[in-house]
Amino acid sequence: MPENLSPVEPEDSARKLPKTFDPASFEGRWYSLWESEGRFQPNGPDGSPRFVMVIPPPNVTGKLHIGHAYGRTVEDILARWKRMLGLRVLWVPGTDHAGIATQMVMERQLAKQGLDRRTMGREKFIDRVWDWKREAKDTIQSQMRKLGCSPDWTRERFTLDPDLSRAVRHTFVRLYEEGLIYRGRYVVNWCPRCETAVSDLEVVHREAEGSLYKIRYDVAGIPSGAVVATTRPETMLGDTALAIHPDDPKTAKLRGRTATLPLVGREIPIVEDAILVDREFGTGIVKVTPAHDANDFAVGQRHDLPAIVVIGPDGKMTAEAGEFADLDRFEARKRVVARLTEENRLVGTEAHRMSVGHCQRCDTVVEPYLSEQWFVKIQPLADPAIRAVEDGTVRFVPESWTKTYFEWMKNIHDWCISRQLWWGHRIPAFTCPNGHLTVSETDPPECPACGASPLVQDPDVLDTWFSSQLWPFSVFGWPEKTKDFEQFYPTDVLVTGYDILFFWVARMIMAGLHFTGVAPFSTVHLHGLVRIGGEKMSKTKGNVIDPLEAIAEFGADAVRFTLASAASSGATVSVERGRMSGSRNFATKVWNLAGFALGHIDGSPEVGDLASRELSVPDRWILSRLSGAARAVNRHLSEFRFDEAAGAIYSFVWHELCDGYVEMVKPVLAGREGDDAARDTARGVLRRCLEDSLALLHPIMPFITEEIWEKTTGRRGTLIASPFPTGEGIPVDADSEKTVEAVREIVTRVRNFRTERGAAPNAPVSLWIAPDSPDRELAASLEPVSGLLRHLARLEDLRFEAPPADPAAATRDVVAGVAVGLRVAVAASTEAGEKMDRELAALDEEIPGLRAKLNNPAYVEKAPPAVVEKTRRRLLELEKRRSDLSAGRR
RNA sequence: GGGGGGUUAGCUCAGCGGUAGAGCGCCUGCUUUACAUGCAGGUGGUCGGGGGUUCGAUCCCCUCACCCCCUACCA
Repeated sequence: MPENLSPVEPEDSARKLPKTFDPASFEGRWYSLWESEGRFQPNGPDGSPRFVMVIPPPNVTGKLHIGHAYGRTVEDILARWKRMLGLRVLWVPGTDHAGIATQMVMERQLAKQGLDRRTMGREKFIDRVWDWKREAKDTIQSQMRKLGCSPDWTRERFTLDPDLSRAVRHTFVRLYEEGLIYRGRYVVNWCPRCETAVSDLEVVHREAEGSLYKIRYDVAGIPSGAVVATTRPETMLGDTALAIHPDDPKTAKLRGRTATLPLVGREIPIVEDAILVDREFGTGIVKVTPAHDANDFAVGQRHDLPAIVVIGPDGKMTAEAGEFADLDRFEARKRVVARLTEENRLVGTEAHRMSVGHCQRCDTVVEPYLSEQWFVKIQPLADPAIRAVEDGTVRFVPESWTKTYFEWMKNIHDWCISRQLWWGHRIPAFTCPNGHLTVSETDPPECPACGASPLVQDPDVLDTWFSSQLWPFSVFGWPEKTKDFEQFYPTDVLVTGYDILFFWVARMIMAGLHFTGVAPFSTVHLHGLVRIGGEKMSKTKGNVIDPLEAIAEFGADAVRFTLASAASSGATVSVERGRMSGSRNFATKVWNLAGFALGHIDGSPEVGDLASRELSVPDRWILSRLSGAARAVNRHLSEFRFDEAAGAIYSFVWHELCDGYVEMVKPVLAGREGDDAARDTARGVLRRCLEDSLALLHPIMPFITEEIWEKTTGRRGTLIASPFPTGEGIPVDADSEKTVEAVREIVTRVRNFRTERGAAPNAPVSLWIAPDSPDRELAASLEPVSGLLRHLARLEDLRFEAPPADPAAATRDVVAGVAVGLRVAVAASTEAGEKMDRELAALDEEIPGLRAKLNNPAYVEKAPPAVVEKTRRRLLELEKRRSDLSAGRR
């Protein structure tokens, strides 16, 4: 007998589910088992259909927050789902060295111990960071394990691993040789606290109230001089020109003259520049500081102006700043303004709001700074990446990000990739004593140009994102032609937050296309950012949710379910504690359902193929609903709608299986109703529903489902590798669905009826179902399920005949197209009377509207017939209800 | 300056051309033998304001208001 058909052993006490649901008691056990059995590694033969993802490698700066947990949960749901669908799944885990971020964290740590990296030296410092990195990596790994993530840990990677570093050097050299990497002196974004250059993307702009200072410069021969406007008066010390618009009559008299720089006394030319100068702004005269403003730098290039650096890399004024030397730049601003005032050169000051750039990492105001840096010429890389999205090679989900992507890609600027940091990939550029520059994959022993040695390597490191952009292929050992690269590249889906669309996703597309010739993935799922109760998480607000704490309190499955339910297509993912407990309750519900089901199905005979058995209406109904749920879950997962998928399985399990089917078949299972065959069938259906529900739920709630699976199937740890229900092969039965829905509505009506009458929940009620109902067929279909109605509604009497006409004998109503009569041995209370009056009033409002609608020829002609028919029926029901109600109210 | 998103029940959010939904909260019942982390029922919404298109709009178009995000070299 094949294993999967063997009857369940009744005497096995391990099949009993503990009374209380305690996730902590089994989560770790299952994880270890899965991992030790290699469940996370790609299964199946080489070349079989596969599904590959790489993790967005978290920074080794600390531990994961709930936002990471969200993204990883989404990935794990996909991985587990695809695995159960029979694909050869590989999910590659790993971490990112995160140059600037990690170095900053490390420096802070050292500062607490009174240490400084400069006094330590580069090597020692880096050793310390490696220690830190190992710790952080372990923390991250253990967090992901707790969460139940199923990446292939045997393939874990780190961006500074030797082979990934080789990929970095390889690509740097290749781009350099292709002329796509160049070195030069330009004005870049500089963080004076981190003392490094940063890219445009690493600058966060914020609006701030500033001042616009108007300063008068003397101009020989022009008594009124030249008044310039600036928000940064301290930079005037580095002015090497004034600029005017060539076509501006207002400033024409300044043409060809020179001005005297106040406080400094330097004579500077007045140049004409149509690009820089906006005639409408300020005075139409602009001070030009080539060393401290990117625009001014360009003017300097155009007009061959010198660049004088007056603010140093540490944010303090340089010796060039004369009397202001060594002052902090903001202090210098005040002092310059004070001195200008003294010298009567400050013509005016006005409030001016402006956008100020801050360092993404440390929030220090970024300084435009002239320095030698390495850049990637980006346009040649961007063009193919734009095309790949245009032609659908790469698809964004949600699709709306496509436009954002194009917007940025089409206005992209060269990328400054050098960082004056220690933690990262050192730039593979070497200079010989004679000044020859060599860029090389391996450290050259001597200068290839002149043979001189020793060569000195560029002290700078690369922007972290330079290595991250290679991640989807460097993790597979590229540029070596490894087996993994052949088998698993390109990947299928990339899941990440939209906040790194430009930082990472766009650059991966560019790099992937350029270096490997193919896009690194076909689908990018950009998800929203987690917010707690509508607010951004922040430690100061104290609304941070620690994933581990949440797991300890609610269980990993509940946390995962909450995150999946919170997913939406929007830009924010709102997570609340209330949701967590709701999910925990759901897990408990599943647990208790399983406990109940086990009590009935355990030891029951194998029922075999359900299709061959005589199924009751409830059986057919729940199987049909199961089929619908399975289809819905698959559809939603394929559309990355994890909220919808979670909702579909939730409402099926709770509201249909538990509240519906289980309640319907209790008498059958207990042997109070039906024969043994019916009972066995119900057991089989219950088993099928439970097991399929576990499977459907497994990608979202892996632990509890595996735990219960073992008890119901007797197979240990196999749910993870079991087929995912697709709904195919389970009969869909619209008639049974309709009948049961009607039963449920009528049952609700009976319960309401008791409440209306102020009767006890078990007060005897008589129910009439009129054969002559608006939906006669449906009414007739209720007769075979009369037992169901009696049981669920706790009826004293049920007749399939027209209810008595006398309102005192029965209250009449139409429910789901079925005309019913109700009677309870309790007189209508005043409360009930009031309620009826309210309903009557509501009917009086709705009925005329429906009549008007149907009397409108345009409506009847143009609306779809089904809609019109629905309206007609509705009107009929309401009118009937109204007449019965008013009869009841005398 | 450009671009995008949002405004739906007390809260957090789904829905998006045919009579408004979920979870949580709140109210009322309930020892209905899986589950009080439960069961049953209920309360609660001029779907931001104003126009338009349509037989019909929360959903499409225009406009206004208020939020949010991204992007940008305007001194």
